[in-house]
Amino acid sequence: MPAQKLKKTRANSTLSDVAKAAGVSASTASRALNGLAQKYRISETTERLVKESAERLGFRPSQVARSLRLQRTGLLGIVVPDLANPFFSAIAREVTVAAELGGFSAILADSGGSVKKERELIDQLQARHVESLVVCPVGLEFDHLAGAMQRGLPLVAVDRCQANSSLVQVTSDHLAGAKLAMQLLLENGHRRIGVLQGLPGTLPTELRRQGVRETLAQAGIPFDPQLVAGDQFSEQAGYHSARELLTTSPDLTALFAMSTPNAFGACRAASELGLRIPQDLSLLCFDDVAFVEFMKVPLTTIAQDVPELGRRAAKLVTEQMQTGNPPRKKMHKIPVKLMSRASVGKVPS
Amino acid sequence: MPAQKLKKTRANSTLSDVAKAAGVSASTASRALNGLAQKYRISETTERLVKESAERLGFRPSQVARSLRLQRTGLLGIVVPDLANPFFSAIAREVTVAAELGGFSAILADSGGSVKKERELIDQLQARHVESLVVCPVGLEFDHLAGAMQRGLPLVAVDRCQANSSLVQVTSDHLAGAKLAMQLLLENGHRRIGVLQGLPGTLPTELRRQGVRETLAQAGIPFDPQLVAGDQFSEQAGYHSARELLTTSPDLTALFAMSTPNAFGACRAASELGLRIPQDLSLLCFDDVAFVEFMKVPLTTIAQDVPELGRRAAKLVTEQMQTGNPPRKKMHKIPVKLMSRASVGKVPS
DNA sequence: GTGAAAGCGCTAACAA
DNA sequence: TTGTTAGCGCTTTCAC
Repeated sequence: MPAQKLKKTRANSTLSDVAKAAGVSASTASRALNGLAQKYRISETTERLVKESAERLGFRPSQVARSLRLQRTGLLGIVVPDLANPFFSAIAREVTVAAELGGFSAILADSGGSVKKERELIDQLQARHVESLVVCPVGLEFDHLAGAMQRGLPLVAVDRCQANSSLVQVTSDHLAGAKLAMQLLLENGHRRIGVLQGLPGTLPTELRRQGVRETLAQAGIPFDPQLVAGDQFSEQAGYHSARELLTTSPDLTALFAMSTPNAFGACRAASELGLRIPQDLSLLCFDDVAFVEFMKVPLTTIAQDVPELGRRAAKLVTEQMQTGNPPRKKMHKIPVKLMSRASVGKVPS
Repeated sequence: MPAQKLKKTRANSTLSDVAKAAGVSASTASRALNGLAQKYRISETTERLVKESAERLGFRPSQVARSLRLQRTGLLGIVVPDLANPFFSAIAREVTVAAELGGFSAILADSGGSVKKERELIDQLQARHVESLVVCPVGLEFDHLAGAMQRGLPLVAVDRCQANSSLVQVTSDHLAGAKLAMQLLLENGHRRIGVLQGLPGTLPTELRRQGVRETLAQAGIPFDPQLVAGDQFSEQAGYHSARELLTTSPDLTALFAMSTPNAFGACRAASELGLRIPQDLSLLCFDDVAFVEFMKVPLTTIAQDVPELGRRAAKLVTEQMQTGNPPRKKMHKIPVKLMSRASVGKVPS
């Protein structure tokens, strides 16, 4: 611990200070302050005396000592890849609020998108004896999560899940979302559709791609892997992949972006290439943010219910803590919704 | 603590388990594991033996016990009014990352904009013996912050500060920002300028209003309090105040919004009233978000350096922990920047 | 080179 | 109705 050398926390007054001030033993003081006066038939005088002394000394029971004694920390851990990303901060918020409601405090950690950091953080959190863990994994490795779970730690993974896993997971219905998106494009007559994808190897990306393929297959349209580009959820990546697709395949009439930033990048590329949306190019993206309504061309999106992802995760860890067992149902899919706006139009005939 | 009744944390293997497995005493095991083998001249054999045993048992030293013994928790607290707000989550992120870098873990708490909740949370965090505290106060009361500081807790307040306070504070240069905004509008010939303000009584709002008044005064333009409306930083509030101002004072040619959501609300109101931006109405707002570039009319903004607010706060608490003293300089102003885009135009002549 | 013992602040069995 | 005692898991004197 690099924090080693620093100055120690100023000592507060302790329970025994209070006891001394009130002229009673530590146990009596403890009982009086914890509302056990009834149960132990402590005299009203004593109780009041103790409480007054505590008040006067500004006594705050040390949660550290309490945790050690009770073997319960009242701590819940959250790990996200990037707290500055509204998607993750919304999840973090819901979990934090739920935790506070349940009398827990939330330790929040930012893995910065690195699996290595994620491992370290999860280790640290276990050392701190968090009583449960909500993690939005970077999404490429899961053994450390499984490990923590096997040690008996209630854990739920959110968003970037793992297929066929014993982990408790909650994520949006990416498959259905991608199908919804593609169906809308097909209904509007589009046949050559480009896909701007996110981080490959993560379940959201893979499932969405599967949705694309299945919808095309059902419509009897061959899937052209040439029309898929990109490897990140960022604006930059969206821009470059869009430019690439639009120049190598000028017959494209629509673009399906896997994230809002990807779509913004696509907008930029389109405007540089002199393509108007939706007249020359339809655009549709996964994820919905408040701002898209105010865009030049309001974006049609597949909206995830982000707060619900967080709430469900919180509910699942809470239940595990209460029952002591992981839920029977492992994979929790949260429905998505098509938000139809102006960026998708009929294919130019 | 409502969390009382739940199941206790599964016990991990402890130091004495490791010691037993290695056939040494707890003290030796502790020293070997903490890299004090040199200092205590522990034999290499013993050291390796201990480390192997620890490894084999999956030993993770209990931070709880450690904290109690060392009187140091390695915990830092962060309190924000709304983690779902990108402004605060960006700050939280910077502080969290800085904390992790310094070997600390961050406990994050969401006050939901309630002073009462804020008080409770700060109490809880002190009971948990956080070693320092970064808080984005709701902004209307500060005594509990001053109190925590006087107990010797390194504390810095971010954003919603208090004038003439002994608190260590970091906030944007709201006054300069508002002046920048007003100057731009004046340069473009605007004389009747409406102001959509945020939560009254908070320093950001008050300072920005002051900036408005001073700039007008300097230009010899009378300040008309009728042209100020609003009481929140939300889209709703912006919409209603904008409608109100634009209908009661149809001679307005520009609107200065104190937040991005306020500005979005104003956009909605303007479009409903058939006012085009910037031809009929110029619009300018405080705060810059990535999205404004993609708006129908890209917004001219006063950009706060939000990450820097967080980083500076983190630096200030860290220094306080190291030196044990609050910094001499109390108020830290972070510069703002004018981002000129399309939403401000010449006044129609 | 290593161990025994004390103690961080609290709670809970047991005793009175 | 209250006090004594032990112990949560760890570090650190002090002793050998």
